[in-house]
Amino acid sequence: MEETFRRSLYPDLDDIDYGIIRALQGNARLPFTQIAKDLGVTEKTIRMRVQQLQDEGALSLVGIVNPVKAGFHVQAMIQVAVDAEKLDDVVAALTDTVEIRLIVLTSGEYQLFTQVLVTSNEELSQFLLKKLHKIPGISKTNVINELKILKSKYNFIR
Amino acid sequence: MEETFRRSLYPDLDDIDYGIIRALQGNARLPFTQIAKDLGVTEKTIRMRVQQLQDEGALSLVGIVNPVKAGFHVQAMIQVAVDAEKLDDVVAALTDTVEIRLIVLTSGEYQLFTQVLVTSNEELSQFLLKKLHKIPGISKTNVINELKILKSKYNFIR
DNA sequence: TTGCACTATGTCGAAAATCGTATTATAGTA
DNA sequence: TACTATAATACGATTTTCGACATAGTGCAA
Repeated sequence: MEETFRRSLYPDLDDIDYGIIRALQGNARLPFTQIAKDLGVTEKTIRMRVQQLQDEGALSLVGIVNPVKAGFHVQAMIQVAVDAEKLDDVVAALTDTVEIRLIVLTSGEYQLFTQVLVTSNEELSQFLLKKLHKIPGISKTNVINELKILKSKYNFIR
Repeated sequence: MEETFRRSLYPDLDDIDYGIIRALQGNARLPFTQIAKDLGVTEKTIRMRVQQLQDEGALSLVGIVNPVKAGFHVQAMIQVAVDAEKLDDVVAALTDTVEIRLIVLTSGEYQLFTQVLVTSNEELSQFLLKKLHKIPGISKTNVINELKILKSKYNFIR
């Protein structure tokens, strides 16, 4: 069975898509009718475009929680060096770990970059000792504490 | 003039707040009427709570763009070591830089952790040579290329 | 070029959600 | 207990969303 693709004719983002992104990146609940008026198309078009953008994974309309306000007082970045043949297993183990909210494959001395959110330094040390260091295949780790976020932009489309 | 504070009686997040966060973190456009029904309160209550949470900086309802789909094919993390007395100036210079979407003060060998988004390796090298390395007060940098995002969770509230 | 198939956009009315005002309830405090 | 300020509710007017259908536009192949 042939899968049907949305936006099969025009796979790239066009001006309307960027208009939608610019409108929604600062306020995910902006009414489609307003965006439509600004861009000179109908609400239906905006509705379909937004659905497509989301289906493609180009746009996510989400609520971002301030970790500190939600009790996650300790945030750290952990670099992980992995034995090459165990990479998939290590990634799988890390992916299943609730404390970890981000895993990136990177260049350099460490193959993996992760970000962890925990409520306290005690919880961080428990995480390191009881979970991270028990995963087979990890040869080295580097913990970088996040002391203060100085700049954070989700709306980077200009 | 005395400033009036929202949520002055109950500054912490309560069950309704967490219910709202859980509902919205995966879909920022979920109707307040639905959340209200689920939590057993009125739509107006949800509306007011969401406004308060946003005003407090506890919750942001935003559109997150996939950088690659928007043409930012190269993403890198750059660690920056800074002369202590120049830290504020360096941070100010980095903050004004459009390529940088995240700056974090960290522990360790490097005081600053940044994330940059550019369209190509050429643009990255131009950024490094023409912008970053021209900022006075930077003693050392470490560029880590992001090869692949393996896990990314914005909805980390359980 | 013309016609075909498919996708995108537009039209529009019903249903749902939002918004603002006024009212009631609740918690903290004197 | 009464007072004050905040929080929640009630509710109708307005706006938005949604879905079914119609129209327009594009790529492709005869």
